[in-house]
Amino acid sequence: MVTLKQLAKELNVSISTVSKALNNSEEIGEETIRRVKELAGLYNYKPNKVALSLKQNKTKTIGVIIPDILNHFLAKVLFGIEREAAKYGYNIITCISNESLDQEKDSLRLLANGSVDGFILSVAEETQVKNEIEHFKKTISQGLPIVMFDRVAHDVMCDKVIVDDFDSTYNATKSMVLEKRKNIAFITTLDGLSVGKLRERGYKKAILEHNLNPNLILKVKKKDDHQKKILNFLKKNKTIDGVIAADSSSGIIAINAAINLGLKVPKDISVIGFASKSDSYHTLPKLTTIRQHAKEIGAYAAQLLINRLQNKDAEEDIKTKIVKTTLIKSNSTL
Amino acid sequence: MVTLKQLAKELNVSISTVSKALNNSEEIGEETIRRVKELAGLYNYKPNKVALSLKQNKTKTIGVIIPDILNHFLAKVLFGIEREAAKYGYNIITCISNESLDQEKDSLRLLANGSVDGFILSVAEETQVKNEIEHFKKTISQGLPIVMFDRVAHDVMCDKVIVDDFDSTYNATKSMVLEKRKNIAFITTLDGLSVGKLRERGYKKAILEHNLNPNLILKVKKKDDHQKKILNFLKKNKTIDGVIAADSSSGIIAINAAINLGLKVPKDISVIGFASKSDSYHTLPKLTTIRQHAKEIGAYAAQLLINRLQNKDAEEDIKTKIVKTTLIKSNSTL
DNA sequence: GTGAAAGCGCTAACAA
DNA sequence: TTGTTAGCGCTTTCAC
Repeated sequence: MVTLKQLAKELNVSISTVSKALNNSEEIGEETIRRVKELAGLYNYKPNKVALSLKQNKTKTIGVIIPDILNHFLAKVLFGIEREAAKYGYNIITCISNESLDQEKDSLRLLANGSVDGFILSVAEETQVKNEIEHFKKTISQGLPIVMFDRVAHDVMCDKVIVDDFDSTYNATKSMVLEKRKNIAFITTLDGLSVGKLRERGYKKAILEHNLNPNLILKVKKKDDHQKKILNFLKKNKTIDGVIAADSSSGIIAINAAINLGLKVPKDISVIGFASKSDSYHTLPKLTTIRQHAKEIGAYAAQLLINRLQNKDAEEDIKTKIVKTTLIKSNSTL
Repeated sequence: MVTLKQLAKELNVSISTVSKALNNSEEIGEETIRRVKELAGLYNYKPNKVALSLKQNKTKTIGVIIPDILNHFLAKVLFGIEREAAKYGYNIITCISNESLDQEKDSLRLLANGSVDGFILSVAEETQVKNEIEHFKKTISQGLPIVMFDRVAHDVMCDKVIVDDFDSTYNATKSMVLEKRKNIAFITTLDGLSVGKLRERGYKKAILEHNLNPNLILKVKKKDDHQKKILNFLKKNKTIDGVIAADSSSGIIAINAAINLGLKVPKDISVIGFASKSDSYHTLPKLTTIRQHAKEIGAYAAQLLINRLQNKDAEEDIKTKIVKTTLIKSNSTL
């Protein structure tokens, strides 16, 4: 990489002249600017990002810490963050906490050394279970703003972007009630998470309001054979005529399991699941899905953070943005 | 963030003394080291990464450019890269090219300003179609090494990590021949990609060797209704008794479509697809999969790059690592 | 209109 | 054993 110094030497001018010329300073003569820019173009000069960061004490880089990159929703949020950040000239450093509190702490600590200007993160499962928030508070007190999305720690004062989890399942369940379903089950792999609990509560509320069977909840653990669990669950509870799935895999598996058991979907049993469009193609009939608008969530999170970074003096109040889900009817419901 | 300067002032010693003490220099007295470390601990001192990068002319950061973060395979490779890089103290800046040549160029250009020490990337579809490689060569000539994985540009001199695509489908097809399948189809969404073509060739070779019907190839485009295409294909070609899918979605959809058409899997029709373990749970029976060992691919790529970064003088020959796939038999084949 | 110099935070060669 | 100084690449204030 060519530096200002080298350009200056070759042009027989000072470093500062070159710097000013490249920045179109009024101070510099037209002819000089022309000469400088020509040579800079020739050598494909680009200001060294690191030097700039040191000088300006900001890196134009955002640290993103996500629990699991293989989770389609989280990957899509990451995509949304990257897209939005790029618009404003920000780069993304990605760390994966693997749902581990220690890894989350490490990532936060490692990047809080001037590597990034702020963080966007979704809280690791272990962190939520243990309800630890000190590492977040510490980071913020060091002057590094955090924006949390989806799985948030409510007791941390920071901007947040969340989904209306409770309402989503409440409404989805009610839509099944309208189909005259009497035994609507709830399947989740997210029992340890705040969002999982909210989704369960939304479902339960609708069930109670309509005096339906409240004992049709299946909680699947990471280690379980997901497919076998759901198959057995449907076998043992032959009355089930509707399934609300708190995650995409459970919805897909539920449909395929039902078909495997000789049930007609949606005639005998309806299924709704949190999932993306591409997931919905994984079943036949296609899955009716609760869309979380992951990309938009990422974009909002990026906007909130960048906004805060660029108004550091303003110190605005913290904001919580709720991104409403959309129920996209497909062929797994009536 | 507290700096050496502040610590030095408070301790009434020079900046370099503090620096040396923190680095356990032999030059510094034990007592001084103790005092310095105590205060540093108290203030939670961390050396400023940006200053270090500037000083040492390396960032310990790797630029990763992937075409699509929603692709499970690519996301898993990213995971592998991140894990391996973290072991060596490297961070990952992620850019998503969205299969676009311009975005790929942009990312390369933007990060080649001192932001990263090198790149790991998988070539965008548009880049492969247009067969552009100048931007890669230029980056390498600027002293930034590149490691390519999966979709590589063979004419670029750089380290590569690839999958034995040809052999995978050749062997998978032969395994179906052993099942006495007579009309084995090939379904792909990857027609524009080098890996897609290799997979098709491997399939074709096996088909020709056994004098089987070579006209059972279905190419699905991004915009097509994936499910409808495959359903129609199976309807029109009732003789099909085996499917090799070049991507995970096609495999999943093929199984569900076959079941929907009243076929028994694997009795009437076998299906094999490139997919990960979690994908294989999306069908019932579970999909027999060609595993690409995405995480290992990522880890190798990271190793190759870091190795090159740390032996810059050595200038070793370029390497191409082939990661062999594994055929994991499940219940969608006999 | 151009240049010298300071400084961002750090390391390291050299001086004391 | 400790301190001084230079320098990484850049911007910017202040002289000239």
